[in-house]
Amino acid sequence: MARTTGSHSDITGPRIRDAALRLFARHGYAAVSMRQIAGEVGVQAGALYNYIPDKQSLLAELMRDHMVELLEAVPVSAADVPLAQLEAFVRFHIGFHHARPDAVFIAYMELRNLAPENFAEIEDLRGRYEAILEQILRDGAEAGAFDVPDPKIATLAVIAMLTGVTTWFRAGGRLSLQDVQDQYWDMVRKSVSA
Amino acid sequence: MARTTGSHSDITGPRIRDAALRLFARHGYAAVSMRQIAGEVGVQAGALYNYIPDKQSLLAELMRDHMVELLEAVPVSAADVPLAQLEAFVRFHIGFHHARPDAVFIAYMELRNLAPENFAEIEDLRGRYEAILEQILRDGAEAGAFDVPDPKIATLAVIAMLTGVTTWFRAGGRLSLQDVQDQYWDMVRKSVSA
DNA sequence: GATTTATCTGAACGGGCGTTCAAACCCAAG
DNA sequence: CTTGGGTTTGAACGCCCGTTCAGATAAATC
Repeated sequence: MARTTGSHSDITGPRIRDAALRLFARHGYAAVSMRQIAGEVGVQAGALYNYIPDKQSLLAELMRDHMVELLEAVPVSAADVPLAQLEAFVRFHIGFHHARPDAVFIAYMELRNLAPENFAEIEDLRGRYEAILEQILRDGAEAGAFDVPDPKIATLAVIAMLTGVTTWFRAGGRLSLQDVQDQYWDMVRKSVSA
Repeated sequence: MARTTGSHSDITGPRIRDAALRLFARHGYAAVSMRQIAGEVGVQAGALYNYIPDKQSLLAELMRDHMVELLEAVPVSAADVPLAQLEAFVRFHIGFHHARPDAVFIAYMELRNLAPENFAEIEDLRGRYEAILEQILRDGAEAGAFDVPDPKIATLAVIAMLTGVTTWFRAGGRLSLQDVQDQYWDMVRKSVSA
């Protein structure tokens, strides 16, 4: 068995995913060709197929990895009161998404380019993430800490608001990430308060 | 001069825009071919070029029309107090966007597929719309009616939250448009309140 | 009924697409 | 130094792309 240690595969594989992530985010899945991705990696198009079955699977893998990472990183501390849980969620969401603008962009924009079975899988993962916030709001509402007539709507409203940050916020500008987190937390806190 | 009254052009033209709007929203600009659009209209691809210079101009026109319509319809009543202006804006935004899900989808997702000069134009229109909300928030903050440390951020937060409605709300479901407007207005009002 | 002209067809253009695959390459192992 | 297999090339496949345009079509005017 030759070429196990000095193999390029553990280098080329990640580089393909990196290039695809950046290009898909910048130009959109449908507008990016396999030859463009290969060009970024410094390889011919045919070589990509040693690492991925096809273009569709590449997109699905990028989105799945992002969603799984998101679900593994989201803080769930049932010990805290709902208000503290909500604050942690808000600050986490902004911070996590800010660190991965390309993946966020793809995860929200390329859903329509997923084959049905991949779409269902990604939607399931997204649903699980939203369920975490919804549970926090529901707990807080039952405890009387929040005034939220419909936790499902409030969940979607809060997530839409928070995710919007990635469309305009860039580090090094007028505001720090901390500033943004502070102000969004303030707005969210008030919007669900009794 | 023949073929002026019975001409097809006043029928085919709008049908091309309708078909393109629907297809671009459903599959994305890059994934839709001119032949698909022509097929929906019931015409050959070449005939499209009697009505549009090229595919890019078609996209730009759809987005421009939507933004212009939005700017013409947004209520600006300087006579009202900021709180009433804000309520009118929130209800208008949800209602207007709900009535045009395809146009909204395109206006937010296809910016990256615009040629630079078209992009600049659309961004300018969007900026004018955001400026209207920002002014309301600024006025309210100065008058002491709102507690909004940074009106620019608050503007983006509110618009992101409101626009999110179009991604999930469909008439005939559990909630009426009125219900949604009521709950969103409640959240927005609280989020900017002192 | 002849004319005019807006509208549309249908074929063609050059080019890029996703994907496949035999052959070449290169390097660790023996 | 030979071998074997992981990795890459480069050409090819059939197909679809946006756009153009000469010619056919059809309806309003004279």
